[in-house]
Amino acid sequence: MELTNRMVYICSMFTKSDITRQTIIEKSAPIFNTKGYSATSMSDILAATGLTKGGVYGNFESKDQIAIEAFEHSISKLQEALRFKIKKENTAKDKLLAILTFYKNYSINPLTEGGCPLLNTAIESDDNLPFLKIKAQKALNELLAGLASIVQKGIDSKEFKPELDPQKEATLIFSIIQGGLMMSKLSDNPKILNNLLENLKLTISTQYII
Amino acid sequence: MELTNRMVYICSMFTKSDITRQTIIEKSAPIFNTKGYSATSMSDILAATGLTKGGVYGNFESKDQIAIEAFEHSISKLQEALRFKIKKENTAKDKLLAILTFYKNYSINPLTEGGCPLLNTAIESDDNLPFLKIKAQKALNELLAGLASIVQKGIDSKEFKPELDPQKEATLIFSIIQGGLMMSKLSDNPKILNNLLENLKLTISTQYII
DNA sequence: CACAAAAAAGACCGTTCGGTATATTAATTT
DNA sequence: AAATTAATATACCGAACGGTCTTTTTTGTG
Repeated sequence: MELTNRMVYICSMFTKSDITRQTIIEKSAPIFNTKGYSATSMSDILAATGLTKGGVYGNFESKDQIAIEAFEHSISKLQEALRFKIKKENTAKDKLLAILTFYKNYSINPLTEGGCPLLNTAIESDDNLPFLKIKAQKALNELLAGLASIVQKGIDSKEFKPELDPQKEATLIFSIIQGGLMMSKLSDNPKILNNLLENLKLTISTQYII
Repeated sequence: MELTNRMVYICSMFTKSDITRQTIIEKSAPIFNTKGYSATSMSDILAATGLTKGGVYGNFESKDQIAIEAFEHSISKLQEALRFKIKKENTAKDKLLAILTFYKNYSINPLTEGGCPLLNTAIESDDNLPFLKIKAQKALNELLAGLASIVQKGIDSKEFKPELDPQKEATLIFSIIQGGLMMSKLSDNPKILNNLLENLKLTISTQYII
């Protein structure tokens, strides 16, 4: 019996359409993240995927839907990379330091071309693109919750001072990372962010620990 | 002798064209700051100013040029407002606290509609709009230098600890403000930024002071 | 191999884009 | 008041926009 493409798709639980969809998402994600939603045109996506309008609109109902799924793809990559780094460490302190190390040189070497998808999408969407804003809100909440849970874990394990407010520290750490990222990217100077990260590491090592 | 419009313009050192130019800048600045450069169309500007293409293109060579001057207008407003707050205080500590107070509720009550023009423009321009990026770079350098000079002043006057690194503290303060602004704006929750500002005030009052 | 279904290609749609060229109006000078 | 200049209005341009529709190709099935 001959081996058809369909069999391969079924074997891998993906149809051809699923694979095309995924290609569109993966190829368009860095474009949206670099140029932004408004400046990214369907023709950019056609060029990046090598598809024509039929191929794209056969799998997505609109540019908006592609942008949503491209953002979710970029964010998922970020979250998974962070989880991977966190999982490898045992103490709360080491987990936090691993997160900060993850962001080292992020302005010149981001996970997705164009920088931090949350930062980019938050700024572009907050006034005018509600369908993207709600996705960015969700991502922010999850990232902050992840940070806070590590701090809480450190408190619970008597590693960190009990008077620390996990949510407060999470927002502090994240604001410094995001603000530093913006400044480093704008200045073409990774040191701005890197110095902030080093400061943060020092703060954690000296202020958080009991 | 009759009083002509020209006389009024000359008396005030402005030609009619100068006034139209200024109107275009002032009306378009909040649009660019809210929607972004790419999502702002010339027809948006025509609608906001009540002019037609002749009136606009007779005074500006391109949309880019309007965007540049609109950004510079928004930034100048910000810088002047900050200078005004700073000037009223005498000590370095009070100057820093005044800056932080200035940003209180900024996410819901910004000086220019749409939020912080530096943050917005930095994120949109850094990969694709070099003509705006260089303006944002300049603004960032000036704002950081202003913050650093206050810290330096505090050191020089024996108000702050001499081991403080002014540039480092300036980037730290600014990253927290900008990162906090992003989070508050995205979450529609001014408290995120406000809490960060309060933390910063406490840090300055307890860690900076000799 | 024939047929059916899925997927992609490509022509086409109305609208809007930034920008230009010319006509018209308003203001100033002589 | 006539002539000149400055300023704005308006019609128009080609290109690009997001999206639709029909045709063609690819793929899977009996």
